[in-house]
Amino acid sequence: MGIQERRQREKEARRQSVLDAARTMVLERGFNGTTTKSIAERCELSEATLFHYFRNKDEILLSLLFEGIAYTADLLDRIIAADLPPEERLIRVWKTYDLIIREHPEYVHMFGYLARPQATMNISAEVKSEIAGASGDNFRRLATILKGVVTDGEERIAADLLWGAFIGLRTLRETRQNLGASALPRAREMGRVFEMLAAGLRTGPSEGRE
Amino acid sequence: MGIQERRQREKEARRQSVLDAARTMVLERGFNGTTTKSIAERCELSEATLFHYFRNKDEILLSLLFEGIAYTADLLDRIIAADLPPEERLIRVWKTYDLIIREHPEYVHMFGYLARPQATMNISAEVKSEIAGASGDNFRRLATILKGVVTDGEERIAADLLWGAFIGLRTLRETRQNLGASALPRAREMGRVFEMLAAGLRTGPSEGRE
Amino acid sequence: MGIQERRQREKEARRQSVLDAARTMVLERGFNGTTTKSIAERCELSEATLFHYFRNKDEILLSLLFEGIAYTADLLDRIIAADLPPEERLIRVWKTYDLIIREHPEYVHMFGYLARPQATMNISAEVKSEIAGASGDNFRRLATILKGVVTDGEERIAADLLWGAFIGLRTLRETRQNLGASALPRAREMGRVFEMLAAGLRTGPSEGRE
Amino acid sequence: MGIQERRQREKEARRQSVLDAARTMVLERGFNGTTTKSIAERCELSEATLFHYFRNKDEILLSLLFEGIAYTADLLDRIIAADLPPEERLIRVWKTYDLIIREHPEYVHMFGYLARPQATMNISAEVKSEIAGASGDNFRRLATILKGVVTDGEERIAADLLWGAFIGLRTLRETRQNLGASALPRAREMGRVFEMLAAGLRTGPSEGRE
DNA sequence: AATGAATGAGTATTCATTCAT
DNA sequence: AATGAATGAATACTCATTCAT
Repeated sequence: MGIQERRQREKEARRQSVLDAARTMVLERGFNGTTTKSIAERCELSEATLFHYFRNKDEILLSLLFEGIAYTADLLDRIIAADLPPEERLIRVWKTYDLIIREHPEYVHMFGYLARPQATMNISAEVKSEIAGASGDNFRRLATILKGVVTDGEERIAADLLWGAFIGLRTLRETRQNLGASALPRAREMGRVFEMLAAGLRTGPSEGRE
Repeated sequence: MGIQERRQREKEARRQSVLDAARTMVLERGFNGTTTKSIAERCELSEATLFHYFRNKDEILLSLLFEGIAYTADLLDRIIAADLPPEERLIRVWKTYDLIIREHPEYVHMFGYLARPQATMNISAEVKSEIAGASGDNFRRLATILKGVVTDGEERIAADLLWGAFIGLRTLRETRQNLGASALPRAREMGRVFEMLAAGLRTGPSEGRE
Repeated sequence: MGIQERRQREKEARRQSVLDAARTMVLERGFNGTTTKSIAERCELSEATLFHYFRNKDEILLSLLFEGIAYTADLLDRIIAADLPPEERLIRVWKTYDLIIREHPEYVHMFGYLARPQATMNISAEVKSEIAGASGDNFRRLATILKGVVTDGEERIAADLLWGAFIGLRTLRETRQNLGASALPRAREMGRVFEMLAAGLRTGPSEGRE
Repeated sequence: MGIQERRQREKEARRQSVLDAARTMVLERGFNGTTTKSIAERCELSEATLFHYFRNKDEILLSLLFEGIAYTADLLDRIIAADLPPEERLIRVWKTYDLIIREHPEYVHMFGYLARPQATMNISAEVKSEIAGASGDNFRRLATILKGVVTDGEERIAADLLWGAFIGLRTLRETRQNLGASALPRAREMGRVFEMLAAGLRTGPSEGRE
C-alpha cells in the first residue's frame, strides 16, 4: 500500500499544480489566451508532461469547472445544514456568492465560456451531461435553500435569477474595467440586487404575464 | 450624383452583407471561432475582399458591437420620447430587451466577449473609450427612463441591475442549451425578474449594507 | 497632329508622374517596400490605372533603372565631349558620380537590387540584355574617358573599379546610417578613394598576380 | 553530463542545419525571397519546427550575419597575430577577403540588405547596436592591420575603402552575372583594386579636398 | 515518469494583377 | 481613360498534440 499510495498522492499533487497554473492563466489571459504552453511554463513542467496527467487541454479546463461546481456545492450544503430561518438564508447565499467570486473567480468566468456555441462542441456527450447534472444539482440545492423564502413553486426560477444576476453583473463589471470605464463598488451592487430580488421574491408575482 | 450615390449605396450594402455574415458566424461559432475565412465563405466573397471593406477583423467585429449599441440607443430613445407613466416604463424596457435579443442576439453575446481580459488588449485606447462612451450613454438613457420608477438616486444602479440580470440570464440559458439541459421558457424568466426587481426597486433599500 | 500629339504628351506626362512617385517610394521604403498601392497613392491615381501605363510593377521599376542609365550616359558623354587633359578627367568622373548620387540616388540603390539572384528572374531575356547593353555602354564610355589616364589596356578594369568602389562605399554608408553608427563624410571618402585609385592607376601593376 | 551534453550538441547541429539551409536560400533567392517555407523545405523540417530553434525569421537571418562577422573577426585577428611587415599585410587582407567570399558569400550579400532603408526597421535598437558594434570592431581590426601601411591617421578611411570596394565589386559582378553579361575574372579584379589602393595608400593625399 | 523534438492544420493579412463599367 | 471591386497565392507565425527516448 505504501509505495503505490504515495505515487497516487504525488500524481494527484502534480495534477493539482497543473490545475492551479491553468486557473491562474484563465484569469490572466482568458480562455483562448490560455495555451498549453503557458500552463506548462507556469507549473514548470514540459508541455508534453501535461498530457500525461490530462488527455486534453479541454480536460484540464473542464476539471477547473468541476472544481468550481464542487466548491459551490459544498458551500450550499453548509447553508442547508445550518438550517437557518428564511430571512437569513438569502443573506447567506449572497455571502456565499461573494466567497465564490473571491476564491474561484475562474469558475464564474468559465460560465461565460460554456455559453458560447462552439465551446461545447468538442466536449463528449457524457461529459456534457455530467456537467449539466452537477450544475443542476447546485441549482436544486439553491432551490432547497429558497424554500420558504419565496412563493411556493417559484424556488427554481428564483435560483436561476439569483445566479443569473450574479454572473451578469460580474460580466458587466469586468467589461467596464476592461474598457477603462468606472463601475459601482461590487458590494453595493450585489447587496442591492439581493434586496431587490428579495422584495420581489417575497411579494410574488401579482399576475401571470404570459 | 446618380452614379456616385448608387455606388456609395452598393458599397454600403456590401459592407452590410459582410456584417450579416459576421453576425451569423459570431452566433454560430462564437467570437474566436469566427475566422475571416468563415465570414468570407458565408458572404460568398474571397477573404481578400473582406479587407477591401474593413481594415481588420476587429473592425468587422467592432462594427457589429456599435450596431448593437446604436440599435439599443434608438429603442431606448423611443421609450423616453413616448413619455409614459412610471408603471408602464419597466414593462417597455423588458419588451425592448426582448426585441434586442431577438433582432441582435450577437450584441448581447459580445458583451460576454468584452468581459474577457485579453479580449480588449488589441483594441486601441480611442476605440475603447468610444465603446465605453456609447455604451455609457445607453446606461444613462436607461437611468433617465427609470426616473420616477425607482427611489431617487438609485437610477444608475437599477440600470446596471436590469442589464446585468438580462445578460446573465441569457448566459445561463445558453449554457443550459449547449449542455442539453432543459431551461425555463425565456418569457417567463424575464417577466419574473422584472417583476421581482420592480418590487425591490419600488421599495428601496431598508438600510445601506456597506 | 494636334489632338493625337497632345494626347501622347499627356500620356507621357502621366507616365512620368508615376515614375516620380515610384522613385520616391524606392528611396523611402526600399525595393520590396515599394508596393503598387504606395505608388498609386503617391501619384494620386488608382492602382488599376498604373497598369494602363505600365504592363507590370517590374516595368515601372525597370523604367527607373533605364532613366538612371540614360542620365549617366548623358553626363559621361559630356565629359567625353569636353575633351579634357588626362589629369582632369578623373576629377570630372568623381564630380559626375557625386551628381548622380544627388539627382538619382535610386539609380545607385537599384544596382544593389539587380545583384540579388531572384531579382532578375522575372525579367525577360530581351529586357535583361537591353539593360546589360545600356549599362555596358556606360562602362565603355567610362573606359574611353580613362584612356590615357590609366595604363593602356587597363581602362575596362579601371572603369569597373571606379564604379564598384562608388556603389560599395555608398552601401557601407547607408548601412552605417541604418544601424545608427557614425560614418565619415561622403566627400572626404569619395575624394580619398579617387586619389588612391588615381595613384594606383597611374603607377600600373608591378606584376601580374594571377 | 553525457546525455545532456550530447543533446546540447545535437541541438546545436540542428540549428546549424537550419542556418545552412537559410544561407543557401539567401544566396539562391535573395533576402526577401528567403521564406520560412523554403528554409524548412531545404533542411527537411516542417516550418513549425523552425520556430522551435529560432524565435523569428529575423533571428535566423541575423544569426547568419553574426556568423559572418565572427568569421571575419577571426580571420582578421589571425593577420594581427601574424605580425607581418607592412608590405605583406595588404596582400593578406586581400586573401582574407577572397576566403570570406568563398566561405561566406551570404555575409557579403547581407551587407547590401542592411543598406536598404526599411530593412532594419524591424530590428530592435539593441540588436542594431550589437551589429554596429561587432561590425565596427572588425573595421577597427582592419585599421590596426593597416597601421604602418597607410599614412598615419588614414587607417580608418582606408579600412572603409577596402571593404567598400570589395562589396561594391562583388555587387557589380553579381549584377553582370544576373544579366548574362560577361565579367572580368574575380582574382584579376580584386588583385588590381588592391594594387591601386595600395599605391594610393602609400602616397597619401596631396591635399585636403574638402 | 518526463521531456525535447516534431508537426498538420490553421490564422489574419498583403500584394500584384484582372475585369467590368 | 480611369477606377472600384475582386481575388489567388503567399507569408510569418501559433497551437494542441504525438512520439521516441
